[in-house]
Amino acid sequence: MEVTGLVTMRDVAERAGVTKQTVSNVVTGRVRVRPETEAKVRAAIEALGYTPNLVARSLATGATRTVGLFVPTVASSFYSEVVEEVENVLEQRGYHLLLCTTRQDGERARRHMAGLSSRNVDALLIAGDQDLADHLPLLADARFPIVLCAWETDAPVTHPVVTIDYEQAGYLAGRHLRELGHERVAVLASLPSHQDRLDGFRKAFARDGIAVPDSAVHVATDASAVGGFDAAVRALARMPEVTAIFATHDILALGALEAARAEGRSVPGDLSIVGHDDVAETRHTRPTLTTVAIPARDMARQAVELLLRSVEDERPPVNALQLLRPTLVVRASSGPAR
Amino acid sequence: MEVTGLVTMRDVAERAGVTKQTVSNVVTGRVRVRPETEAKVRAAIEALGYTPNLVARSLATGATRTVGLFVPTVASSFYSEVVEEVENVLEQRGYHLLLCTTRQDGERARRHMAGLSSRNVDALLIAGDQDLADHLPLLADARFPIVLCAWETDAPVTHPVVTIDYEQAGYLAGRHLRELGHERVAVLASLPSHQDRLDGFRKAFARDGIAVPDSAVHVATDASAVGGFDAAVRALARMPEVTAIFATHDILALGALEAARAEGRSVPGDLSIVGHDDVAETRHTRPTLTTVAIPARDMARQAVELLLRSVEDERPPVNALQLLRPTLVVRASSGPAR
DNA sequence: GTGAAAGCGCTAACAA
DNA sequence: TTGTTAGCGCTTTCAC
Repeated sequence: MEVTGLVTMRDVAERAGVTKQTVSNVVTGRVRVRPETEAKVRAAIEALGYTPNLVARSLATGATRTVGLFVPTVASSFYSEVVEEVENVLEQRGYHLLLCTTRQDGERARRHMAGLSSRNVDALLIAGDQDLADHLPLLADARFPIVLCAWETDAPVTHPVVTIDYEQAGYLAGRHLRELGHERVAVLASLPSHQDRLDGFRKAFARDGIAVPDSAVHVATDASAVGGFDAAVRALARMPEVTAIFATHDILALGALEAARAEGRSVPGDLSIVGHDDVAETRHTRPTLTTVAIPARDMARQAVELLLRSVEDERPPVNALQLLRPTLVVRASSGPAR
Repeated sequence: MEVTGLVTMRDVAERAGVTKQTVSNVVTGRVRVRPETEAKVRAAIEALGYTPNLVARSLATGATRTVGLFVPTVASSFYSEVVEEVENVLEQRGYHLLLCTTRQDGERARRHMAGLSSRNVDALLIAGDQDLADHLPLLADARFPIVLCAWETDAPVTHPVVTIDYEQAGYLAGRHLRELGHERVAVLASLPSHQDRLDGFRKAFARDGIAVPDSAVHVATDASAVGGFDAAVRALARMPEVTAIFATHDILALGALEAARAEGRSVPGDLSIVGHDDVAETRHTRPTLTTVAIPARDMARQAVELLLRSVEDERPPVNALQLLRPTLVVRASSGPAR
């Protein structure tokens, strides 16, 4: 049992007294080999510690068994779940993951894209529309299948998209508050990215003939707890009679919770607060946060599997829009309207 | 400007009326080429939309410009920062990132390791000792440089290690509590992984002749807020006179905060709580959490740069242990002992 | 079932 | 400076 390394198929062939080709047949298992020949070859492989060189194989076959994944960031519970789930599926099916984070930098995204196609990835999964939307045309005639996921705004029709029904998410939040009897509500939103969530929320109120006017929608200048705090303070100042707040992201809701405390409003007694995303923090706030959970892992799994099916069938993926359904998680921050 | 794809160096050479080699010289820029020849070649490249095939280049050169990264998970603020920082440096230096999450699964880690060496990565960075420690001997004679980081227990001497001075982290927490006059303290710990943090904590007390007995150390059965809650309840029951708690991880501290509330102890009035890691949640708790911040990004950057230097100099990395210094972040959960 | 030859697209060494 | 030859390690095609 020698050290791994420079041992090549040729070495194995010589030692086993056969041809490179026969070794290849044994290794890939694509062609039937006589048992005794196979035994000899396997013995030689074992003895020399042979490992196939995947780079050479890729050059010969044109396939790299590598999938590229674009995400805006990995430091968010949503995208980190996406990455993990993608990697789960890939690992299980024998593929490797080439990770590219785009970091709100379109130029960086473009560079990465060029790199990936030179590197002959077998497939590409693009999660998140933030940074890559503009560069999508570059991929118009890529030689490998591409699937988009976690696409929130204007899903392009050029590629299959597996994403969340964000409008439904907003609708669930709105319906929940309506069922609790809330009429005067405010929304803290990151716009334009969360427009669909807002639309869905409004739809739930519109069904009962209640409008959520633009004056009740407060844009968070900053997608952080501070941004949520500021927006909530503005909202409460503008409409003191508000009984509920929907934040289009949990982080904003965290800020809203702080704002309620600062303004001396009890939650949910005076004010109900509903978030979106179900990030880990929602379980540690006081009170715990009612929110809309989005099936990030399911979405990721659907997307990779679509992609790999396409790779293995050697035909483009079915070009469809697939919307995963979010669910409402009722915790302690929402209650009946006063 | 034709579509990207099957255009090869040969095509460019023919169109430019030169040899493949000349095209190669232009593309790589390693050899001087006469300006007018270069212009012709560049024109042909542009016209045909040629992109070099990196797989072929790798086979010829033996280098893939790809670095493998092992992390236990990506869904933690610590490791997601590591991943992002590693990717930052790699992107900037023209390398790609092959990400492997080990997920507490030694067998999975082993499979990944085999895959990576077949794939001829140029270097390997292993972050986190949880799953891979046992398999390290497999890498004893890898053909590429390896650096370990975020290694908490028993850093092996076989490879360079860039990690955090965890003992110092515990020491900082302990010294802080001592300076506030605390004498009777409890520790909530994930053991054995956080042994160093505990040792450092004890050292700070030992300096003043105060022992932190084993009976004051409560192992969290579960590395979660619930685990921290349970451990804190046990700690307070066992030693009601305790005035401070050190949790070896912020998540445990979150649970301790809940426990204090449940037991009717005010923080920091009756009880000071200090965490470790400075995760995002610490800024949203009530009160905000005093904790020890870990320079995850600095650590990651040091580690990759060490690795890439080794790749580029074509010699093994300097085998040293590098300990990054944590810092204390004083917030609202710690105060003078009663 | 196994062997021989050719080629994947590129770079490295040398020659011109 | 540029062209020629060889070869990276593997798979594919086609004889045998």
